Amino acid sequence: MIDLAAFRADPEAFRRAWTARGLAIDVEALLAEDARVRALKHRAETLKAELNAASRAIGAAARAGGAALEEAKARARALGDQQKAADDERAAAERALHERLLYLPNPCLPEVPLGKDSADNRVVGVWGEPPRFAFAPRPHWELGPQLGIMDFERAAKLAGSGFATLRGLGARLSRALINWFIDTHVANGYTEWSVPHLVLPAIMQGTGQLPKFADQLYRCRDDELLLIPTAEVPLTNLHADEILDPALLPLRYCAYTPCYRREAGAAGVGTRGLTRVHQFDKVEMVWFTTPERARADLDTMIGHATWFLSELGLHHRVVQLCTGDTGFSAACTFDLEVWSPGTQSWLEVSSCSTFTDFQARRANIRYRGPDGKPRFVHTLNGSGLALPRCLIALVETYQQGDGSVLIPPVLRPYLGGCERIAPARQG
RNA sequence: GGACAGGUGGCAGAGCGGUCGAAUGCGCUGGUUUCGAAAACCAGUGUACCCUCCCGGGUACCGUGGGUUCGAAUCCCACCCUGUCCGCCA
Repeated sequence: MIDLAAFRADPEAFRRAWTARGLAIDVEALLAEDARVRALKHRAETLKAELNAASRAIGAAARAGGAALEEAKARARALGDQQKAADDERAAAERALHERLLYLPNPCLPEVPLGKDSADNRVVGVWGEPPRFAFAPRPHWELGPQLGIMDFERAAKLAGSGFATLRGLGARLSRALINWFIDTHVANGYTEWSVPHLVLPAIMQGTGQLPKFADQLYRCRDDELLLIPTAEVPLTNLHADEILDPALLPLRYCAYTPCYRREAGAAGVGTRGLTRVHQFDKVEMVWFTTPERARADLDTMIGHATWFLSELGLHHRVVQLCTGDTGFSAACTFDLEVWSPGTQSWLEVSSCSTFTDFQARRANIRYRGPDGKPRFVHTLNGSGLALPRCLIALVETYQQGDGSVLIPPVLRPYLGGCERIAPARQG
């Protein structure tokens, strides 16, 4: 949620920011609506003050015992009707404005490159080189089933299209990565959480998934609960409606959760195998920090995420998203992309963003500033990392001519020393 | 799921329908005292929005939402949450 006072002070800055995102927001109408709400509020509150005074007078008169008591009550009643009407009008206008604000995206930071879509994103760093093969590298959706570590057909039997199963060393490899990620985060000072995978609508609103992106969420038919699309949602909202002790900042949290996404409208595009599925595992990092250090903290977080890819020896790059490609709640986003030799393309395995105070306003997450007054925190989050695409890159990068796949040395301790995945007898 | 009990300020804990944003205690902050500390004493100590040049003023918030009333922390209804017991269950 944007800061209405800031908007009022410099509406043109917001207009520019929204234009950069490719949105034409009627700034004048918004200003007018804001002014109207405040006028209605003032009127309702003034009437309420009069009514309160009248009521107090009646209380005093009743104790004193006066003849004019009934007349005073009648006057108060009339005033009350008037006040009630004014207050209803005020409430309706406030609700409408608030609802409208929920649909306005976060302005991007000035450093974010202007652009329309992903074609305008800026590559800011590349690590390594694409692996070379003495044979034609195959995609994971061929390698996986052949090695007996992925099974897409049976997943479709269970849940329809867009799901995957991992089998044997595939499942174990995924679990090894999760453990390695979390162990590393904890060593880096993150606190690990285990959180609900089902949350209330208000929680989804706090991080910005609702109300605008309801069609991307799985919902329960008989309960007011939604499946999380990322651990960002429960982790960030852990501190909703709280005032944090500044001595604790920055708070660094991480969690492993499955992520559930309907992917409405994404059918057909890069959806083979594990590339884009309705349910996938992810380890997520979430920071609560101060406005002053948020941007620097984002770089630190990106460093934490890229470190894994380097350790795994996977060719990867860092991309700064342009204004048109930056997500609704984010102010600045860097994607980490890993190279898929099997498809000769980049796969996003992490997205690290600062949300400035946008989520903090929605979720009401504050801390005590130097003056002792509550201020909104800045929230950051990033994948660290998303599992399926790491598996894709690992399998495709380390595939051998004989169809086996080598395990990078860093992961071997998490796999009981296993160095290689060879085709296994399947049942 | 059923039966009880309860949800009040950072915590504990009062609160006859009117002067309650709310007693009291603790905690916290500042001060006095002290060589210093403790103790004691004094003062202060919620959040949000609105009006105002300042001083200051107004409104709202006692789980949430409705209702009754001139007036609700106090009465009524619904819901949510917590605790205890029962049932069911990994």
